[in-house]
This record gives sequence, structure tokens and C-alpha cells, in this order.
Amino acid sequence: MDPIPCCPPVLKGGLKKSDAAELAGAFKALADPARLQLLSFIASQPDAEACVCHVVAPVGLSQPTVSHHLKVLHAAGLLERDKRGAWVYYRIRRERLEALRAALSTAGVAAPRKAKRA
Amino acid sequence: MDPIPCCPPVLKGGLKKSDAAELAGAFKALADPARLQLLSFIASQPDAEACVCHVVAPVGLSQPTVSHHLKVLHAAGLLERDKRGAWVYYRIRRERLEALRAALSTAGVAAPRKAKRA
DNA sequence: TCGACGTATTGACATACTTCGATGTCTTCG
DNA sequence: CGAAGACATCGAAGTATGTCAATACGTCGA
Repeated sequence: MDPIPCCPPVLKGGLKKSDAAELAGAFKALADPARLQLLSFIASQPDAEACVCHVVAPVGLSQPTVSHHLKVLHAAGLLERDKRGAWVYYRIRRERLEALRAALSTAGVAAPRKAKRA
Repeated sequence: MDPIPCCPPVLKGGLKKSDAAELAGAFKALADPARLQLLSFIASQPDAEACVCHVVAPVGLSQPTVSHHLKVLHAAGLLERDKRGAWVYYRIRRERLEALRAALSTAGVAAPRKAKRA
């Protein structure tokens, strides 16, 4: 169920439909203010992890809604789930974030026409 | 109407609600397979730009739909619009992509607890 | 065992999104 | 000027998404 933590080809030429869907799914997880706030908050905690009970108040949403968003982030591979007794901790998955970052690289992209060529 | 081409604070501690909304909007533009394919295709063209008439066929969607997606990407600051006579060219905005990339940086994020501290 | 607490799931509702066909606008060419 | 072509906009249909209240599930302490 865990999606590939690696980096599908992105801003290069032929982006396959399946890869596009994969990537779009990942970005869809980031395309919500509440989820970004969750990531931000968790990333700022001691071990880049936080208990659910600690993140509900900061985002100002109901507990079920927060649980839903955490599930989405987990499904996207952006968070790791760690159950400790009655509590559940979610931890940032840096590799996954870095993979998305890499997917957005404009390294091979042509510069926006500097000098007029021949 | 052009959103800030710069990089709002991201995976650090206090992500303000307005910044979260800004970023979420940008990622929402990337959260669609068709739009990723459009970016990919345009980025692979000579000057990282392409005429609308050249991108409709590759993505396999109707012309109005493609026009809509290009508008979304333009509104998100990811594409530049350049009208040349009867044709319209869209060009990749590398800075914007790099800004989003920077927003995803996990530089300051604590490592997932390696050695047990004191 | 029972009750309290933390978390997840369900069901429902409103909103937003993707997509298309039809149509409008603007530019170019005959 | 009139027709053809390139894009954009509009309106509609189907689907997905965010949110909550209610409820179910699991764990711990008494």
C-alpha cells in the first residue's frame, strides 16, 4: 500500500500517464492548507514527530477531520505511523519529501531564451 | 493577480494560515495528471515554451479542457503567457518551480531519532 | 470488568474540480 | 469584407473533496 518512496521522472520530456498520476496523487496530498499546517507543525517537533492529541488544537479542526488529513498524508507516504499504547505518533518522512523536491527540479529545462540564436 | 514568485516559509515551525493557503494553492495546480503532463511537455520543448496548438494532441484532452488547465497553471505562476499573432505560447517559469522546491526543503527538520539522546 | 480516554470510521452535506460541447472573440488570409 | 483558424469562455454533468457530528474501536487504569 505504501507508494514508491522514490522519484518518478518529472519535468523531463515524456512523462508517462501512470507517472503523472502517481505524482499528481502526491501533490494532491500537499494541496490543502490544513495538511501543510500539519506537516509544518510535526516537522517542528523534537523528533519531527507528534502525537495526534498534540496536533488537533493547533490546526483548529475537529479531531475526525485531523485524523482524516493524517490518513491522507500517510497514504501519500509523507508521514510514518507509529502506535504507542493508546497514542499514535506521526513522523515526517524526509525521503519522500526530498523525492518530490527532486521531481520538481528544473535542472534540464532550457533557459527562457537568452541570446537570439542563429 | 500574479502570486508572489517567492518562497513562503514551509516545513518550518509556525506556518501561518495565509502562507499555508498560498502554498496549498500552488500545489493544487500541480495536483493533476494532465497539468503535470503539460508542464512536462512544455519543459521539453526548445525554449521551454510551446504553442497551445502543439500541446492539445499530446495530452489527449479537448482543446477547451487544455485551455483551462493552462489557465490554472498560469494563475499559479507556473507558466508565462505570450501571445504571438494568432498563437499563444506558454513558457515554464523556473523561478516559481524552484520556489516551490525550496518550500519543500527538509533542511531544518530533525532527523528521525538516530541515537538515543541523554 | 468497567469506565474513561485517544483515535479511526461512517454517513451526510456543501463545495470544488475535471471534463466536454457549444459558442464567443480575435487574428489572419483570400 | 468574409471565411477560416486559434484560443478562451460559458454552461452543464459527473465525480471528488473537506468538514462535521455520531459512533465504533482499542487501550489503559481503577
